[in-house]
Amino acid sequence: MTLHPPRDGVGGRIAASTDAGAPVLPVPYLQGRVTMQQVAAEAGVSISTVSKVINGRYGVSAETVGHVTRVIDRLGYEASLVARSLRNHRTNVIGVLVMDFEPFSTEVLKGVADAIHGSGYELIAYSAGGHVEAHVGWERRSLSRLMGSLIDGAVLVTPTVTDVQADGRVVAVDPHTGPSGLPSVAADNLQGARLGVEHLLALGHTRIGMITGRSDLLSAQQREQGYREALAAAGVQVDESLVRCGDFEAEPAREAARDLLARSDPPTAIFAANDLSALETLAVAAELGLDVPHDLSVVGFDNIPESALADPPLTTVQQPIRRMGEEATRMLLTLISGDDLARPHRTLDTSVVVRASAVAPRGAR
Amino acid sequence: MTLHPPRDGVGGRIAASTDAGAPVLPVPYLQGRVTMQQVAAEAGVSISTVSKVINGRYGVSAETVGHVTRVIDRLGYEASLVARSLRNHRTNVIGVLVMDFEPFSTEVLKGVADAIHGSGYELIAYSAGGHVEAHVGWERRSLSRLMGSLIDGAVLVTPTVTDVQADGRVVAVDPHTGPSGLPSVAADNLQGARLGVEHLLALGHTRIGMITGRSDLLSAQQREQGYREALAAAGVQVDESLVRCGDFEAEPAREAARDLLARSDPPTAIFAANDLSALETLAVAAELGLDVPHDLSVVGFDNIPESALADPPLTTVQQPIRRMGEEATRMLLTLISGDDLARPHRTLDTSVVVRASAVAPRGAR
DNA sequence: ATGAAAGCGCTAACAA
DNA sequence: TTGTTAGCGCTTTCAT
Repeated sequence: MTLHPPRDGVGGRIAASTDAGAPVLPVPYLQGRVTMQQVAAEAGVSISTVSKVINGRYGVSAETVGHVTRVIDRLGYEASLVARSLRNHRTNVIGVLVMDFEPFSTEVLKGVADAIHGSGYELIAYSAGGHVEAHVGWERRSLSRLMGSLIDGAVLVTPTVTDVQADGRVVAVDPHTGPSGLPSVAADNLQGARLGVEHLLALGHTRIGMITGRSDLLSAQQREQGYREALAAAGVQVDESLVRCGDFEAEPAREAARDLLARSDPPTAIFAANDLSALETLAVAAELGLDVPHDLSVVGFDNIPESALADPPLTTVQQPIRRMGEEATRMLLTLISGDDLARPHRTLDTSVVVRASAVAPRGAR
Repeated sequence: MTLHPPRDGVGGRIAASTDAGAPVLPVPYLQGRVTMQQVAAEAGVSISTVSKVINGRYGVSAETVGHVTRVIDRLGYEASLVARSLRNHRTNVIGVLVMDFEPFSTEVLKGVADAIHGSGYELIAYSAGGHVEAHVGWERRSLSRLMGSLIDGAVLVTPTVTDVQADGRVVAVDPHTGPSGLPSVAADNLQGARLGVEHLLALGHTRIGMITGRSDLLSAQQREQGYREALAAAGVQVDESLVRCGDFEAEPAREAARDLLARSDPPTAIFAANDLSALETLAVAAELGLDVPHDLSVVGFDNIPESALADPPLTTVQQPIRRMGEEATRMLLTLISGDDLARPHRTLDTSVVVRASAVAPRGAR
């Protein structure tokens, strides 16, 4: 492995005068790493002249511009983003900082990309690698590493910490601890949960259990509250023994489901705080010989792709993830342009995606 | 909202000798952009000492290490990725270069993320913005901008140009013009298309139309060839009027679909060169009042997440996109470690995912 | 119209 | 053990 392949006489050929008798050989492509230095040498001008040409600054003769431009094209030169960002404060690059590239964050990423089209910005998505050590505080760490040099602003996806204060050019999507200092975009978890439970109520269910999420996360709290509010609004008393914590994770969710379904008087429907829990509930029901949806109705939350593939396909509450990315980006661009945000905290509507896992309870008309 | 929880007088306590009467105030947090310079000043040592501490170099007293470390923590300092990469040639960051963040590339991204977990690398995904001007040659441009400084190696997603020669630390995923100079990973498009069409033939269809992809791309050519081969193998004559170009894009695909379905003798099934075209076909069919799958069967290619959510869920040929990203990353890591690739061009198998958009044609037994 | 030189934040010789 | 210094590739005064 050669670190730097022989740059065969590029330096030699510039000799002539301008580029008179120069390029006979294909092109001194080199190892994909042409610097401004090399362009300058090849063109027989100074580095600063090349820089001026590239940035369209005044004070360069048309002739020189043409010549340098040709050399640039021939060499396939492109300014190093890194070197440039070290000098300039403006980079025209937006960053999307994620803990890891999984379904939720990549969906947000698509929304960001949508919103950025035509804005002239480039997009960089960064993940510290998803390794354990980086877990806590990844958002602050990533921000420190990139902000102010590589990127002009950042969209933070599902940050746990929102008290970072990075110059005001940061927007959080679905912050885990709820809107605080940072401008943020989130789905309306409260409304979503109400919608999900109302769907069940409308179907005729009254004994509706819930598998809740991680109690330290705002989204989980709101989803539980939505459940309670929907029941209350329908005049149904919440049976606390029907509320079990699933922590947004597979194993705890399975146990919660088992708890609920092994009772002598199981609920006729279960509302799960996320699709993952709902999917586990489906599995537990199957193990118990229960027929979903006829013996048990299940409604989830999130609408992850897997939900559509479940057996039966899961009825769930959909978050407009992609639109959340778009909206956050719009807010970010506003911030970057120096304007203030009219509404620093946006909440987007959710909706129920009706599939096959919830129907009227046995015996209902 | 506290910016940075008061770490009770740490600054005060170091005072003793080094930075005597200095920080009494909370902390000179500034605007989220702490530099090594500031850490050095705050700690009362030189910049290089701070650098040594951060990089664990020898020649710093345990006491100084402790002190500097504490200051770093207090200020929340994190080395700028940019400044560091300008100096070092090694950055421990892998780049995924894409034309745009759409379903295919984000799926590859997930695979890359999977493969990178635990490798100690960080991941940056970069898109020049998907704007038109950047269209041609985006891969070379992106490579020039990032390679050699920001990233140690790159995974190029669906590049059109593959004659880039960037030091050999580049792997292409699904190169549009087929395997050439660059190591590459691709799905077996020919086999996949045959599988998809054979599925339709097995269902009893014989009037099978096709919406083809961008004719300049190898994948599109192969998918069309697979379609033709499958029909030929089944003894079905290809009706050229049933083959329409959809360019792998929404609008052209819609038109192709309309063309095909508005005929007096429409095909009973359509094989689309990618899911996007298939999804558009579904939409057009719906507009035309056609019942998919009963009036028309549709089979796509790619199996992007959206396909499962379509109405009806799309039967499609699955490319192991995520695994392609994983494989490419494995190859890239091998290259970066200085080893040679045993097989520089990998082809991964495809398979048919049977969902609901294709059934036997009307009148078939 | 052009070039020399300083410096962005950092690391790595080299001095002290 | 510590600090000084020279760049990495680029942009930008400020001479020339």
